[in-house]
Amino acid sequence: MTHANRLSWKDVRDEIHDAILAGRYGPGDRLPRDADIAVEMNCARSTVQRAMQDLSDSGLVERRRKGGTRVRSEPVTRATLDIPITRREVEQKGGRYGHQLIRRTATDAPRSVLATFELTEPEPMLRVEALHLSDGRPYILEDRWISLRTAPEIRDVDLSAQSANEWLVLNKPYNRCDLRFYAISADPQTAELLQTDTGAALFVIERTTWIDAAPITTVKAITTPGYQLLTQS
Amino acid sequence: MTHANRLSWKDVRDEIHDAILAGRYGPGDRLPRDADIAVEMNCARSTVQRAMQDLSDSGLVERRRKGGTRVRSEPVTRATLDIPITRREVEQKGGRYGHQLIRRTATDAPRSVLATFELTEPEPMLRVEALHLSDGRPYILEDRWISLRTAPEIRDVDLSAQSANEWLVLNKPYNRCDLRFYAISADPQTAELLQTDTGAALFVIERTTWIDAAPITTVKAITTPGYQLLTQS
DNA sequence: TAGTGGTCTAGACCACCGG
DNA sequence: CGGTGGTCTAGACCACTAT
Repeated sequence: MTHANRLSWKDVRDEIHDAILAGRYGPGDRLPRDADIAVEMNCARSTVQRAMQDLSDSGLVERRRKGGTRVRSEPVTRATLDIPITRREVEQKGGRYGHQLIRRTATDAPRSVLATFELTEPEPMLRVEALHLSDGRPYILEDRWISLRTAPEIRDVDLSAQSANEWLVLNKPYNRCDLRFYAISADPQTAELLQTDTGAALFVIERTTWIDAAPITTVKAITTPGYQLLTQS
Repeated sequence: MTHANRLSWKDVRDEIHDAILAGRYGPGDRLPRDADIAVEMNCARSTVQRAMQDLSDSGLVERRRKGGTRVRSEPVTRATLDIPITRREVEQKGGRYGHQLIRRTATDAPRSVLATFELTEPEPMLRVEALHLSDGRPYILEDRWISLRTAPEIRDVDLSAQSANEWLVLNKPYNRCDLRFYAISADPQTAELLQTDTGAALFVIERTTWIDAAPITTVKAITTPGYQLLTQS
Protein backbone atom coordinates (compact mmCIF):
# COMPACT_ATOMS: atom_id res chain seq x y z
CA MET A 1 0.00 0.00 0.00
CA THR A 2 1.20 3.48 -0.87
CA HIS A 3 0.57 6.42 1.40
CA ALA A 4 -1.08 9.54 -0.02
CA ASN A 5 1.23 11.93 -1.86
CA ARG A 6 2.31 14.97 0.05
CA LEU A 7 0.22 18.04 -0.65
CA SER A 8 1.77 21.01 -2.37
CA TRP A 9 0.65 24.54 -1.65
CA LYS A 10 -0.88 24.63 -5.11
CA ASP A 11 -3.06 21.67 -4.23
CA VAL A 12 -4.22 23.50 -1.13
CA ARG A 13 -4.82 26.66 -3.12
CA ASP A 14 -6.84 24.84 -5.76
CA GLU A 15 -8.93 23.06 -3.18
CA ILE A 16 -9.84 26.30 -1.44
CA HIS A 17 -10.34 28.00 -4.79
CA ASP A 18 -12.76 25.30 -5.87
CA ALA A 19 -14.59 25.42 -2.57
CA ILE A 20 -15.21 29.13 -3.05
CA LEU A 21 -16.25 28.75 -6.67
CA ALA A 22 -18.57 25.90 -5.76
CA GLY A 23 -20.32 28.30 -3.42
CA ARG A 24 -19.33 26.64 -0.15
CA TYR A 25 -18.07 30.07 0.82
CA GLY A 26 -19.85 33.13 -0.55
CA PRO A 27 -18.68 36.73 -0.87
CA GLY A 28 -17.77 38.10 2.54
CA ASP A 29 -17.76 34.71 4.25
CA ARG A 30 -15.01 33.87 6.66
CA LEU A 31 -12.86 30.83 5.97
CA PRO A 32 -11.44 28.59 8.68
CA ARG A 33 -8.17 29.59 10.30
CA ASP A 34 -5.02 28.51 8.51
CA ALA A 35 -4.18 26.21 11.38
CA ASP A 36 -7.51 24.39 11.13
CA ILE A 37 -7.21 23.98 7.40
CA ALA A 38 -3.72 22.60 7.92
CA VAL A 39 -5.05 19.96 10.32
CA GLU A 40 -7.95 19.14 8.04
CA MET A 41 -5.76 18.79 5.00
CA ASN A 42 -2.95 17.17 6.92
CA CYS A 43 -0.17 19.56 6.02
CA ALA A 44 1.91 22.23 7.71
CA ARG A 45 0.40 25.59 8.47
CA SER A 46 3.03 27.31 6.35
CA THR A 47 1.79 25.37 3.35
CA VAL A 48 -1.70 26.76 3.90
CA GLN A 49 -0.14 30.18 4.39
CA ARG A 50 1.61 29.93 1.02
CA ALA A 51 -1.65 28.94 -0.67
CA MET A 52 -3.56 31.76 0.99
CA GLN A 53 -0.91 34.27 0.03
CA ASP A 54 -1.46 33.32 -3.59
CA LEU A 55 -5.24 33.56 -3.33
CA SER A 56 -4.84 36.92 -1.67
CA ASP A 57 -2.45 38.14 -4.38
CA SER A 58 -4.88 37.12 -7.07
CA GLY A 59 -7.65 39.08 -5.40
CA LEU A 60 -9.95 36.21 -4.45
CA VAL A 61 -9.68 36.54 -0.69
CA GLU A 62 -8.68 39.19 1.83
CA ARG A 63 -6.67 38.41 4.93
CA ARG A 64 -6.34 40.30 8.17
CA ARG A 65 -4.67 39.46 11.40
CA LYS A 66 -7.26 38.58 13.96
CA GLY A 67 -9.95 39.19 11.36
CA GLY A 68 -9.17 35.97 9.54
CA THR A 69 -9.54 35.20 5.86
CA ARG A 70 -12.64 36.29 3.97
CA VAL A 71 -13.84 35.87 0.44
CA ARG A 72 -13.60 39.25 -1.27
CA SER A 73 -17.08 40.68 -1.49
CA GLU A 74 -16.45 42.72 -4.62
CA PRO A 75 -14.91 40.57 -7.30
CA VAL A 76 -12.27 42.12 -9.54
CA THR A 77 -10.38 41.04 -12.61
CA ARG A 78 -6.74 41.33 -11.65
CA ALA A 79 -4.06 41.23 -14.30
CA THR A 80 -0.36 41.89 -14.63
CA LEU A 81 1.05 44.08 -17.37
CA ASP A 82 4.60 44.12 -18.65
CA ILE A 83 5.60 47.29 -20.43
CA PRO A 84 9.02 46.88 -22.02
CA ILE A 85 11.28 49.72 -23.01
CA THR A 86 10.34 50.92 -26.45
CA ARG A 87 13.50 49.83 -28.20
CA ARG A 88 13.03 46.31 -26.95
CA GLU A 89 9.36 46.30 -27.92
CA VAL A 90 10.14 47.33 -31.49
CA GLU A 91 12.94 44.82 -31.85
CA GLN A 92 10.83 42.01 -30.45
CA LYS A 93 8.23 42.69 -33.12
CA GLY A 94 10.96 42.36 -35.70
CA GLY A 95 11.36 46.05 -36.44
CA ARG A 96 14.46 48.19 -36.65
CA TYR A 97 14.46 50.69 -33.82
CA GLY A 98 15.28 54.35 -34.14
CA HIS A 99 14.43 57.56 -32.37
CA GLN A 100 14.49 61.28 -32.96
CA LEU A 101 14.85 64.06 -30.45
CA ILE A 102 12.31 66.69 -31.35
CA ARG A 103 12.75 69.26 -28.62
CA ARG A 104 14.52 69.67 -25.32
CA THR A 105 13.59 72.46 -22.94
CA ALA A 106 14.68 73.28 -19.41
CA THR A 107 11.88 75.03 -17.57
CA ASP A 108 9.77 74.96 -14.43
CA ALA A 109 7.06 72.35 -14.44
CA PRO A 110 3.58 73.60 -15.28
CA ARG A 111 0.83 73.11 -12.77
CA SER A 112 -0.55 70.00 -14.43
CA VAL A 113 2.79 68.23 -14.19
CA LEU A 114 3.23 69.27 -10.55
CA ALA A 115 -0.20 67.84 -9.85
CA THR A 116 0.74 64.56 -11.47
CA PHE A 117 3.69 64.29 -9.12
CA GLU A 118 1.58 65.37 -6.16
CA LEU A 119 3.89 68.36 -5.65
CA THR A 120 2.94 71.81 -4.45
CA GLU A 121 6.30 73.58 -4.75
CA PRO A 122 7.83 74.66 -8.08
CA GLU A 123 10.26 72.16 -9.57
CA PRO A 124 12.89 72.74 -12.28
CA MET A 125 12.48 70.21 -15.03
CA LEU A 126 13.67 69.14 -18.41
CA ARG A 127 11.00 68.60 -21.01
CA VAL A 128 11.92 66.15 -23.74
CA GLU A 129 9.81 65.52 -26.79
CA ALA A 130 10.93 62.58 -28.88
CA LEU A 131 9.72 60.19 -31.52
CA HIS A 132 10.37 56.45 -31.45
CA LEU A 133 10.58 54.77 -34.85
CA SER A 134 10.07 51.25 -36.12
CA ASP A 135 11.66 50.58 -39.48
CA GLY A 136 11.92 54.33 -39.95
CA ARG A 137 8.20 54.90 -39.43
CA PRO A 138 6.71 56.66 -36.39
CA TYR A 139 5.87 54.29 -33.58
CA ILE A 140 5.43 56.25 -30.36
CA LEU A 141 5.53 59.97 -29.69
CA GLU A 142 6.62 60.81 -26.19
CA ASP A 143 6.28 64.00 -24.22
CA ARG A 144 8.39 63.68 -21.10
CA TRP A 145 9.20 65.76 -18.05
CA ILE A 146 12.26 64.93 -15.97
CA SER A 147 13.01 66.43 -12.57
CA LEU A 148 16.33 68.27 -12.60
CA ARG A 149 16.51 68.07 -8.83
CA THR A 150 16.24 64.29 -8.76
CA ALA A 151 18.11 63.58 -12.00
CA PRO A 152 20.50 66.52 -12.62
CA GLU A 153 22.85 64.24 -14.61
CA ILE A 154 20.33 64.24 -17.46
CA ARG A 155 21.64 67.70 -18.42
CA ASP A 156 24.83 66.13 -19.73
CA VAL A 157 23.26 63.23 -21.60
CA ASP A 158 23.15 63.32 -25.38
CA LEU A 159 19.50 62.47 -25.87
CA SER A 160 19.83 62.13 -29.60
CA ALA A 161 22.21 59.22 -29.09
CA GLN A 162 20.33 57.47 -26.30
CA SER A 163 16.62 57.96 -25.63
CA ALA A 164 15.62 59.42 -22.30
CA ASN A 165 13.56 56.25 -21.89
CA GLU A 166 16.63 54.05 -21.83
CA TRP A 167 18.89 56.38 -19.91
CA LEU A 168 16.37 56.65 -17.11
CA VAL A 169 15.71 52.92 -16.94
CA LEU A 170 19.40 52.21 -16.58
CA ASN A 171 20.34 55.12 -14.34
CA LYS A 172 17.34 56.24 -12.33
CA PRO A 173 15.65 53.37 -10.56
CA TYR A 174 12.23 54.10 -9.15
CA ASN A 175 10.28 53.03 -6.16
CA ARG A 176 6.81 53.91 -7.21
CA CYS A 177 5.19 53.94 -10.62
CA ASP A 178 1.73 55.08 -11.62
CA LEU A 179 0.23 54.17 -14.98
CA ARG A 180 -2.74 55.63 -16.77
CA PHE A 181 -4.32 54.53 -20.03
CA TYR A 182 -6.77 56.38 -22.22
CA ALA A 183 -7.58 57.43 -25.77
CA ILE A 184 -7.19 60.79 -27.49
CA SER A 185 -7.94 62.24 -30.89
CA ALA A 186 -4.87 63.28 -32.81
CA ASP A 187 -4.48 67.04 -33.00
CA PRO A 188 -2.92 68.38 -36.22
CA GLN A 189 0.57 68.59 -34.79
CA THR A 190 0.51 65.10 -33.29
CA ALA A 191 -1.00 63.71 -36.47
CA GLU A 192 1.79 65.15 -38.55
CA LEU A 193 4.51 63.78 -36.31
CA LEU A 194 2.92 60.33 -36.28
CA GLN A 195 2.15 60.55 -39.99
CA THR A 196 -1.52 59.88 -39.53
CA ASP A 197 -4.76 61.84 -39.89
CA THR A 198 -5.97 64.59 -37.64
CA GLY A 199 -8.69 63.14 -35.45
CA ALA A 200 -7.31 59.59 -35.52
CA ALA A 201 -7.96 57.66 -32.30
CA LEU A 202 -4.67 57.14 -30.46
CA PHE A 203 -3.96 54.97 -27.44
CA VAL A 204 -2.00 56.77 -24.74
CA ILE A 205 0.12 55.40 -21.90
CA GLU A 206 1.06 57.81 -19.14
CA ARG A 207 3.74 56.73 -16.72
CA THR A 208 4.95 58.62 -13.66
CA THR A 209 7.79 57.48 -11.43
CA TRP A 210 9.21 58.47 -8.07
CA ILE A 211 12.11 57.43 -5.91
CA ASP A 212 10.64 57.57 -2.43
CA ALA A 213 8.82 60.91 -2.46
CA ALA A 214 11.10 62.54 -5.04
CA PRO A 215 9.71 62.90 -8.56
CA ILE A 216 11.75 61.38 -11.36
CA THR A 217 9.85 61.54 -14.60
CA THR A 218 6.41 61.59 -16.12
CA VAL A 219 5.85 60.65 -19.72
CA LYS A 220 2.89 60.66 -22.03
CA ALA A 221 3.49 58.04 -24.72
CA ILE A 222 1.16 58.53 -27.68
CA THR A 223 1.03 55.42 -29.83
CA THR A 224 0.29 55.14 -33.53
CA PRO A 225 -3.13 53.93 -34.71
CA GLY A 226 -3.64 50.20 -34.25
CA TYR A 227 -1.38 49.89 -31.23
CA GLN A 228 -2.59 47.34 -28.66
CA LEU A 229 -1.49 46.56 -25.15
CA LEU A 230 -1.88 42.95 -24.01
CA THR A 231 -1.66 41.27 -20.64
CA GLN A 232 0.81 38.51 -19.99
CA SER A 233 -0.83 35.17 -20.68
CA MET B 1 24.74 46.01 24.29
CA THR B 2 21.91 45.01 21.99
CA HIS B 3 22.36 42.44 19.29
CA ALA B 4 21.44 43.39 15.71
CA ASN B 5 17.77 43.10 14.89
CA ARG B 6 16.71 40.04 12.98
CA LEU B 7 16.51 40.58 9.25
CA SER B 8 13.17 40.41 7.50
CA TRP B 9 12.84 39.18 3.95
CA LYS B 10 12.05 42.75 2.93
CA ASP B 11 15.40 43.87 4.29
CA VAL B 12 17.09 41.20 2.23
CA ARG B 13 15.07 42.14 -0.82
CA ASP B 14 15.91 45.82 -0.47
CA GLU B 15 19.59 45.11 0.02
CA ILE B 16 19.75 43.04 -3.16
CA HIS B 17 17.58 45.55 -4.97
CA ASP B 18 19.93 48.36 -4.01
CA ALA B 19 22.98 46.32 -4.99
CA ILE B 20 21.54 45.85 -8.46
CA LEU B 21 20.52 49.48 -8.82
CA ALA B 22 23.92 50.63 -7.61
CA GLY B 23 25.42 48.68 -10.48
CA ARG B 24 27.16 46.01 -8.45
CA TYR B 25 25.27 43.55 -10.65
CA GLY B 26 24.48 44.54 -14.22
CA PRO B 27 21.91 43.20 -16.65
CA GLY B 28 22.47 39.48 -17.21
CA ASP B 29 24.87 39.09 -14.29
CA ARG B 30 24.55 36.11 -12.03
CA LEU B 31 23.92 36.70 -8.34
CA PRO B 32 25.35 34.50 -5.58
CA ARG B 33 23.42 31.39 -4.62
CA ASP B 34 20.65 31.84 -2.08
CA ALA B 35 22.60 29.78 0.41
CA ASP B 36 25.64 32.03 0.15
CA ILE B 37 23.60 35.16 0.51
CA ALA B 38 21.97 33.62 3.57
CA VAL B 39 25.35 33.02 5.17
CA GLU B 40 26.61 36.45 4.22
CA MET B 41 23.53 38.18 5.59
CA ASN B 42 23.25 35.85 8.53
CA CYS B 43 19.73 34.64 7.97
CA ALA B 44 17.97 31.46 6.91
CA ARG B 45 17.99 30.41 3.28
CA SER B 46 14.21 30.53 3.17
CA THR B 47 14.33 34.20 4.04
CA VAL B 48 16.54 34.83 1.02
CA GLN B 49 14.18 32.66 -1.02
CA ARG B 50 11.23 34.81 0.01
CA ALA B 51 13.11 37.97 -0.95
CA MET B 52 14.14 36.52 -4.30
CA GLN B 53 10.62 35.39 -5.03
CA ASP B 54 9.48 38.98 -4.64
CA LEU B 55 12.25 40.35 -6.87
CA SER B 56 11.37 37.73 -9.44
CA ASP B 57 7.66 38.59 -9.27
CA SER B 58 8.42 42.23 -9.79
CA GLY B 59 10.46 41.44 -12.87
CA LEU B 60 13.88 42.55 -11.65
CA VAL B 61 15.56 39.13 -11.66
CA GLU B 62 15.05 35.76 -13.29
CA ARG B 63 15.61 32.51 -11.46
CA ARG B 64 16.30 29.03 -12.78
CA ARG B 65 17.17 25.82 -11.07
CA LYS B 66 20.81 25.09 -11.63
CA GLY B 67 21.08 28.28 -13.67
CA GLY B 68 20.94 30.47 -10.59
CA THR B 69 19.55 33.98 -10.25
CA ARG B 70 20.33 36.57 -12.88
CA VAL B 71 19.48 40.23 -13.29
CA ARG B 72 16.92 40.52 -16.06
CA SER B 73 18.69 41.79 -19.10
CA GLU B 74 15.67 43.56 -20.56
CA PRO B 75 14.06 45.72 -17.93
CA VAL B 76 10.28 45.99 -17.90
CA THR B 77 7.76 48.08 -16.08
CA ARG B 78 5.47 45.61 -14.38
CA ALA B 79 2.17 46.72 -12.98
CA THR B 80 -1.01 45.21 -11.60
CA LEU B 81 -4.43 46.24 -12.80
CA ASP B 82 -7.71 45.77 -11.00
CA ILE B 83 -10.76 45.90 -13.21
CA PRO B 84 -13.91 45.91 -11.11
CA ILE B 85 -17.33 44.92 -12.35
CA THR B 86 -18.95 47.91 -14.00
CA ARG B 87 -21.72 48.37 -11.47
CA ARG B 88 -19.17 48.57 -8.69
CA GLU B 89 -17.00 50.97 -10.65
CA VAL B 90 -19.88 53.36 -11.24
CA GLU B 91 -21.03 53.23 -7.64
CA GLN B 92 -17.53 53.81 -6.35
CA LYS B 93 -17.32 56.98 -8.39
CA GLY B 94 -20.53 58.10 -6.74
CA GLY B 95 -22.80 57.45 -9.71
CA ARG B 96 -26.13 55.65 -9.89
CA TYR B 97 -25.73 52.50 -11.91
CA GLY B 98 -28.08 51.32 -14.60
CA HIS B 99 -27.95 49.19 -17.69
CA GLN B 100 -29.93 48.53 -20.84
CA LEU B 101 -30.08 45.39 -22.90
CA ILE B 102 -29.84 46.44 -26.52
CA ARG B 103 -29.85 43.15 -28.36
CA ARG B 104 -29.59 39.46 -27.61
CA THR B 105 -28.89 36.98 -30.39
CA ALA B 106 -28.19 33.25 -30.37
CA THR B 107 -25.93 32.35 -33.26
CA ASP B 108 -22.74 30.59 -34.20
CA ALA B 109 -19.62 32.56 -33.42
CA PRO B 110 -18.06 34.36 -36.37
CA ARG B 111 -14.51 33.54 -37.32
CA SER B 112 -13.01 36.51 -35.49
CA VAL B 113 -14.56 35.41 -32.20
CA LEU B 114 -13.43 31.83 -32.70
CA ALA B 115 -9.92 33.12 -33.30
CA THR B 116 -10.02 35.11 -30.08
CA PHE B 117 -10.85 31.93 -28.19
CA GLU B 118 -8.24 29.98 -30.12
CA LEU B 119 -10.95 27.65 -31.41
CA THR B 120 -11.14 25.98 -34.80
CA GLU B 121 -14.54 24.27 -34.52
CA PRO B 122 -17.87 26.13 -34.75
CA GLU B 123 -19.33 27.11 -31.38
CA PRO B 124 -22.91 28.12 -30.57
CA MET B 125 -22.95 31.42 -28.76
CA LEU B 126 -25.12 34.10 -27.35
CA ARG B 127 -24.30 37.63 -28.43
CA VAL B 128 -25.33 40.30 -25.96
CA GLU B 129 -25.11 44.00 -26.66
CA ALA B 130 -25.73 46.19 -23.67
CA LEU B 131 -25.19 49.68 -22.37
CA HIS B 132 -24.00 50.47 -18.86
CA LEU B 133 -25.20 53.79 -17.46
CA SER B 134 -23.96 56.15 -14.80
CA ASP B 135 -26.60 58.55 -13.51
CA GLY B 136 -28.64 57.70 -16.57
CA ARG B 137 -25.90 58.66 -19.01
CA PRO B 138 -24.01 56.17 -21.18
CA TYR B 139 -20.87 54.86 -19.51
CA ILE B 140 -19.73 51.71 -21.27
CA LEU B 141 -21.06 49.97 -24.36
CA GLU B 142 -20.40 46.28 -24.34
CA ASP B 143 -20.50 43.77 -27.16
CA ARG B 144 -20.28 40.32 -25.62
CA TRP B 145 -20.19 36.73 -26.86
CA ILE B 146 -20.98 33.91 -24.44
CA SER B 147 -20.40 30.24 -25.18
CA LEU B 148 -23.66 28.29 -24.98
CA ARG B 149 -21.74 25.06 -24.56
CA THR B 150 -19.85 26.28 -21.52
CA ALA B 151 -22.60 28.45 -20.05
CA PRO B 152 -25.95 27.07 -21.28
CA GLU B 153 -27.73 28.46 -18.20
CA ILE B 154 -27.38 31.96 -19.63
CA ARG B 155 -30.35 31.17 -21.90
CA ASP B 156 -32.68 31.39 -18.93
CA VAL B 157 -31.26 34.53 -17.38
CA ASP B 158 -33.18 37.78 -17.66
CA LEU B 159 -30.39 40.01 -18.91
CA SER B 160 -32.45 43.14 -18.57
CA ALA B 161 -32.65 42.57 -14.82
CA GLN B 162 -29.04 41.54 -14.23
CA SER B 163 -26.20 42.41 -16.59
CA ALA B 164 -24.35 39.54 -18.24
CA ASN B 165 -21.26 41.03 -16.64
CA GLU B 166 -22.52 40.37 -13.15
CA TRP B 167 -24.19 37.05 -13.85
CA LEU B 168 -20.99 35.65 -15.29
CA VAL B 169 -18.79 36.92 -12.49
CA LEU B 170 -21.01 35.27 -9.91
CA ASN B 171 -21.77 32.06 -11.79
CA LYS B 172 -18.99 31.28 -14.23
CA PRO B 173 -15.57 31.38 -12.63
CA TYR B 174 -12.66 31.42 -15.02
CA ASN B 175 -9.20 30.03 -15.08
CA ARG B 176 -7.61 32.15 -17.68
CA CYS B 177 -8.20 35.74 -18.70
CA ASP B 178 -6.69 37.72 -21.55
CA LEU B 179 -6.95 41.48 -21.69
CA ARG B 180 -6.35 43.83 -24.56
CA PHE B 181 -6.42 47.63 -24.60
CA TYR B 182 -6.58 49.97 -27.54
CA ALA B 183 -8.31 53.02 -29.00
CA ILE B 184 -10.95 53.29 -31.71
CA SER B 185 -12.81 56.06 -33.49
CA ALA B 186 -16.53 56.06 -32.80
CA ASP B 187 -18.54 54.90 -35.79
CA PRO B 188 -21.95 56.57 -36.22
CA GLN B 189 -23.84 53.77 -34.50
CA THR B 190 -21.51 53.60 -31.52
CA ALA B 191 -21.46 57.37 -31.26
CA GLU B 192 -25.22 57.50 -31.08
CA LEU B 193 -25.44 54.85 -28.39
CA LEU B 194 -22.76 56.56 -26.31
CA GLN B 195 -24.25 59.98 -27.05
CA THR B 196 -21.03 61.37 -28.41
CA ASP B 197 -19.70 62.46 -31.80
CA THR B 198 -18.83 60.24 -34.69
CA GLY B 199 -15.05 59.98 -34.80
CA ALA B 200 -14.55 60.54 -31.08
CA ALA B 201 -11.56 58.66 -29.65
CA LEU B 202 -12.77 55.84 -27.40
CA PHE B 203 -10.78 53.65 -25.07
CA VAL B 204 -11.58 49.95 -25.46
CA ILE B 205 -11.04 47.06 -23.05
CA GLU B 206 -11.33 43.56 -24.49
CA ARG B 207 -11.55 40.69 -22.05
CA THR B 208 -11.66 37.00 -22.91
CA THR B 209 -12.09 34.24 -20.34
CA TRP B 210 -11.80 30.46 -20.29
CA ILE B 211 -12.36 27.69 -17.81
CA ASP B 212 -9.52 25.30 -18.57
CA ALA B 213 -9.65 25.10 -22.37
CA ALA B 214 -13.37 25.83 -22.62
CA PRO B 215 -14.35 29.32 -23.79
CA ILE B 216 -16.65 31.30 -21.53
CA THR B 217 -17.02 34.82 -22.79
CA THR B 218 -15.32 37.56 -24.73
CA VAL B 219 -16.38 41.15 -24.37
CA LYS B 220 -15.43 44.38 -26.04
CA ALA B 221 -16.12 47.20 -23.60
CA ILE B 222 -16.18 50.56 -25.37
CA THR B 223 -15.88 53.40 -22.90
CA THR B 224 -17.15 56.94 -23.19
CA PRO B 225 -14.76 59.78 -24.02
CA GLY B 226 -12.52 60.75 -21.11
CA TYR B 227 -12.47 57.31 -19.53
CA GLN B 228 -9.15 56.40 -17.92
CA LEU B 229 -7.77 53.19 -16.54
CA LEU B 230 -5.33 53.49 -13.63
CA THR B 231 -2.99 51.05 -11.95
CA GLN B 232 -3.24 50.25 -8.29
CA SER B 233 -0.93 52.54 -6.34
C1' DT C 1 -6.06 41.37 25.40
C1' DA C 2 -6.63 37.46 22.92
C1' DG C 3 -6.94 35.54 18.32
C1' DT C 4 -5.26 35.36 13.86
C1' DG C 5 -2.13 35.92 10.09
C1' DG C 6 2.99 36.98 9.08
C1' DT C 7 7.61 35.67 9.42
C1' DC C 8 11.94 33.36 10.80
C1' DT C 9 14.63 29.20 11.51
C1' DA C 10 16.98 24.78 10.63
C1' DG C 11 16.79 20.87 8.25
C1' DA C 12 15.30 17.79 4.74
C1' DC C 13 14.08 16.26 0.25
C1' DC C 14 12.63 17.13 -4.46
C1' DA C 15 12.58 18.94 -9.39
C1' DC C 16 14.67 20.92 -12.86
C1' DC C 17 18.26 21.67 -15.99
C1' DG C 18 23.13 23.10 -17.44
C1' DG C 19 27.44 21.07 -18.41
C1' DC D 1 25.37 13.87 -12.98
C1' DG D 2 25.60 17.52 -9.80
C1' DG D 3 24.29 22.22 -8.60
C1' DT D 4 20.67 25.27 -7.79
C1' DG D 5 16.19 26.90 -6.74
C1' DG D 6 11.47 25.20 -4.94
C1' DT D 7 8.95 23.35 -1.32
C1' DC D 8 7.56 20.99 2.99
C1' DT D 9 7.82 20.53 7.98
C1' DA D 10 7.55 21.65 12.95
C1' DG D 11 8.10 24.93 16.04
C1' DA D 12 8.67 29.47 17.75
C1' DC D 13 7.84 34.27 18.18
C1' DC D 14 6.02 38.65 16.42
C1' DA D 15 2.49 42.20 14.73
C1' DC D 16 -1.71 43.66 13.94
C1' DT D 17 -6.43 44.37 15.14
C1' DA D 18 -11.25 42.86 16.24
C1' DT D 19 -13.79 42.47 20.15
